Formats: sequence, C-alpha cells, structure tokens
Amino acid sequence: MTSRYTISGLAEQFDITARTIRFYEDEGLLAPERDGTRRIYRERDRVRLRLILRAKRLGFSLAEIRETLELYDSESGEDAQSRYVLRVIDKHRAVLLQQQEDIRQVLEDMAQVEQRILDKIASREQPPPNPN
Amino acid sequence: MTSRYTISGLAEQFDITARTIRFYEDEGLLAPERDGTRRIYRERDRVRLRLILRAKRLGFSLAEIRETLELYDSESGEDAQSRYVLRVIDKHRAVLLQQQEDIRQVLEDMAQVEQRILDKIASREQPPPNPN
DNA sequence: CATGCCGTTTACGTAAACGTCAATATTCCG
DNA sequence: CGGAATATTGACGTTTACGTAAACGGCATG
Repeated sequence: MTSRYTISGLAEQFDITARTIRFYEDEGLLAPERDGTRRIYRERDRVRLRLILRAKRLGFSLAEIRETLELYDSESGEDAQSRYVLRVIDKHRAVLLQQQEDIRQVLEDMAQVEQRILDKIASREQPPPNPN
Repeated sequence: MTSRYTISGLAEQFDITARTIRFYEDEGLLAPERDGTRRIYRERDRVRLRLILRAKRLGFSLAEIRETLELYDSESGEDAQSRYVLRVIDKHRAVLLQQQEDIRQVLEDMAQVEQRILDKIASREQPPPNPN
C-alpha cells in the first residue's frame, strides 16, 4: 500500500512535464527507485517535489534548492556540522523575512494603484460633489 | 536640487553593476534622460529601480515586471482599460498571497529541522534523564 | 502480430539575465 | 594640457531551466 507513482502521474498531479521531473533528477534533486529502467516514485519523492516547487515559486534556483535539501537532510553527525547547518538556516530565514517584507511593500503599492483607479471610476459614475 | 544620479552612483547604491542598469534600459524598464550621450537618473528612476529589484527578489522575470510597470503606470483613460487593470491586480495579488503561504510553510519546515538539530546537540551536552 | 502508448536516453535548441571584453568618446583633475 | 577615470555602444560568451525531437524498448490489446 506504500503508494507508488509513475512519472506521468506525478507530472499531472503537480501540473509540470515529465521532462521537468527527469531534469530535477539529473540535477540531483530527486532519486526515485527503478523497476528495471522505469522510475518509481514513493511518497517521500512526492514530498520532496512539493518542496522543490514551493521553493521555485519563491524564485530560488535549482542549485540552491539542491544544496539546501542535501544540507537539511544530512545527518550532521559532528557537532561542527550541526552548528554550520544552524548558521545556514539563519541565513535562509533572513532571506525569507526579506521576501515577506518585499511582499508587504508590493501589496501596498498595488493597493494604491487600485485605489487610484477605483477613485477615477467612481468620479465618473458619480460626479464629485461641489464643495460649495 | 532635483537629485541627479550617475549610472555608477546608482549601481553602487543598489549593489548591482552598471551593465545591469543598462540592460534594464534595453529591456524597457528604465528610460533615463540624457546629457548628450550620458545617462542621467532622477528620483523617479531610482524609485522604479527599487521596485524592479524588489520584484526580482520575489522571483519575477524582467518581462513580467516591465508589463506590470507599464500597466500600472498607464493612465487607463477608458473604463474598460481600468477594469482590466483591476483584474490584473487581483491576479498579482493572488500570486503574492500564494508566496506568503509558501514562505510560511518553508519557515515552518526550517524550524523543524532546526529543532531536530538543537535537540541532538542538547542530548550530547546533557545525556537524557533516564525515565526510571 | 502489428500498433499504439508509455517510458528511457541522448542530444541539440532556446530564452532570460546578465558578464566580459573591445573600441571609442568624455570628463575630471592636478 | 595630458593622463586617468568614467561612460557608451556593440558583440560575443555563459548559466539556468527546461523544450523538443530522435531513436529505441516493453507491454497490452484488438
């Protein structure tokens, strides 16, 4: 019952092409099992793919995503390695917080443009009351 | 006193290269004045550039950014045009909200990885109390 | 058995976003 | 005024993230 997926199945689920999934494998982002030559994707592959696409929507490169996945997955046996990972996490967090701020700013700008337009439309439907 | 900037000045301010700024101009994102052959950037160019870089940090392409800037800047004289712009704004807003959600998810995942590591470190500094 | 239909590998093509010269003005500064 | 610094326009190079096509294997099915 350990759910198995075919490449075209996964592609359909995530609305991407099989080519894209194979490419991610070439780039070391996925490593599905094989049934002979055929790729077989398990649940963990699906989770990974979801993470990848999420990061992509935020504008990260496949190289960045791969490195991050490797790092976070690493057992980080040694203490030094653990502390290194913690520092990287902090850096990533900083980037994400910057993005949150950027989004806030853009939403704000958009709201202004929207308001300007709404005002103009309103001023045509209902001519401005003469402040007399 | 209407502040003027040289290309290298702007480049330094935003920590990008002059090449990048010229490229944005080629792509129709900027249109500075000229003093003979030399480019002169005013405050509005600086604001525009700031917007551009903000959108870039969110992963948008220069083409998308250009279209958006053109659209939002357009006087949108006709009513139909105005309503179209409003619809586009709504679409953009949806993308940004999705990104906010993505960021939340990634931050959550990161926090889990971090906690896992912190636990491991702690378990080495202070061996676990025997639940006896 | 022929014929689709997936799936696989290999390889070349492509668009985006600059980097990197090179050659040629301009301008600034002692 | 003359050299260094800065700017400009090509033009070609590069990386990323796939698209697209070719050539082939396996299997199910009418």
